[in-house]
Amino acid sequence: MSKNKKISMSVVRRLPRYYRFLLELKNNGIYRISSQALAEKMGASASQIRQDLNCFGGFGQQGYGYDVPKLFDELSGILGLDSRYSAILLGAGNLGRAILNHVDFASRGFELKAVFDKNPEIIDSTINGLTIMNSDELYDYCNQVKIDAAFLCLPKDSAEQMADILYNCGVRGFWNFSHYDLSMKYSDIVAENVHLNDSLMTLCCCITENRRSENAED
Amino acid sequence: MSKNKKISMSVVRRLPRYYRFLLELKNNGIYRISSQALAEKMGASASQIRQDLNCFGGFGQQGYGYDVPKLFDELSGILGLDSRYSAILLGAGNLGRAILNHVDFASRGFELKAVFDKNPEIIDSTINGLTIMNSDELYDYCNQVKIDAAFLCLPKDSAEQMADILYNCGVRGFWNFSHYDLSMKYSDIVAENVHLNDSLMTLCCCITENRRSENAED
DNA sequence: TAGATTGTTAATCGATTAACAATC
DNA sequence: TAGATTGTTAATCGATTAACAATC
Repeated sequence: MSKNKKISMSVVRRLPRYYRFLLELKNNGIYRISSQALAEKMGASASQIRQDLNCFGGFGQQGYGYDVPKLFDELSGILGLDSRYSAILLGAGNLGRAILNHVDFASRGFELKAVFDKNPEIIDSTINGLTIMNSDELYDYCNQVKIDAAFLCLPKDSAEQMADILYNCGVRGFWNFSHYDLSMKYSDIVAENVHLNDSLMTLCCCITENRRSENAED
Repeated sequence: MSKNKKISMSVVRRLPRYYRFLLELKNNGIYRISSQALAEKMGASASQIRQDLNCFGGFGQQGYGYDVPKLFDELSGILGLDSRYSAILLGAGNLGRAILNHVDFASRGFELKAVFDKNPEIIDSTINGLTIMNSDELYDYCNQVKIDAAFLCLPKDSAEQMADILYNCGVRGFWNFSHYDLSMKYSDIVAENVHLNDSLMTLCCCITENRRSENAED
């Protein structure tokens, strides 16, 4: 079904947004859309949309446009959202809890199997139907249950320790909220990094630049 | 001090990482580094590092390298981390609370002035030393206090409503965790988007692609 | 058939890497 | 001075946009 060209990361990063817009169209009962119309809706170029969607094969029809439900399904398949990758979350602090409550794992292709923390005060307590396990049990657990992905919601040093255990147990997918650089040490993994502090710095940088250029105009 | 070329977003996104590595070097008492050595440490190319740092003027010295503390200070200045931009947080749910507890605003150039929510059960309760205010008071508040940035930790629909109020009150900086697309409507703002659900989808996509290419090899 | 719109190729733009003269 | 390493220009690579033939 899908072409065998490898998809560039620039394209991959745009896919979730396409997915969201197509879901909305579908929910609004719109069954057909042209690259031009979608481009206007999304603030992108029609050319880019056609290029992007063509990475996976010709889903459109000349003179007609794209079939929304069909395109949506294809996109789900490409993203792999119908998967049930087994996942564990490490670090049930503020961030971990927020992720746990805020993110819909199942609709993004993941099944959360367990939560680990090293804080004795919260070990054995329940969160979202899962009992928080002791981090010391991580190695044994991962050798029993095949885990596809780990969500690292812990500080840099702990992340480093835990990553080593996880990698040795065969875990190759990481959603990494720490500043520990997984890809520097492990080359055959997939790591998606979310650096909140960096993101806020970027905002600060942009605001600052904005101010400076405004002042320069005066 | 800084050159007046506008810095490309690709460069801006790398700055926080430079900042982190330089801080670490500084804390380890290393006062001098060459682009080559830094490149190895960071997994980048020496050429890129020299290009990036040169956007802001020549901080290095031929035959010597870069002075770490000096470069660190320059970078802080460029990022604007010495600013005290006034900020408010909207939405004190799980995500908002995690941000509140997990992110160090002050060291990223922001001063958190207030927190708003519309849930009567938590209004007037205290969080991190700030009393949660009623969202209905947002307009009045922002007309009294000049706010530089808003952190939107609320669902899409609420984000849309609140953004309108904020924009009308002159707020131009946004750290946006919702799926509401601020930049589509407002063009003279600075918006830094963090889409956790999209990020997880990207991970799912990469894992899926990985599997497929592994299977294809067999 | 004529109009619309894709798939795809070619042209442009921007970002990264390589090379090297300048200079500490 | 000689060696090292930057700042900067040139070459390459990749991503985006434009154009248009194919075709529904």
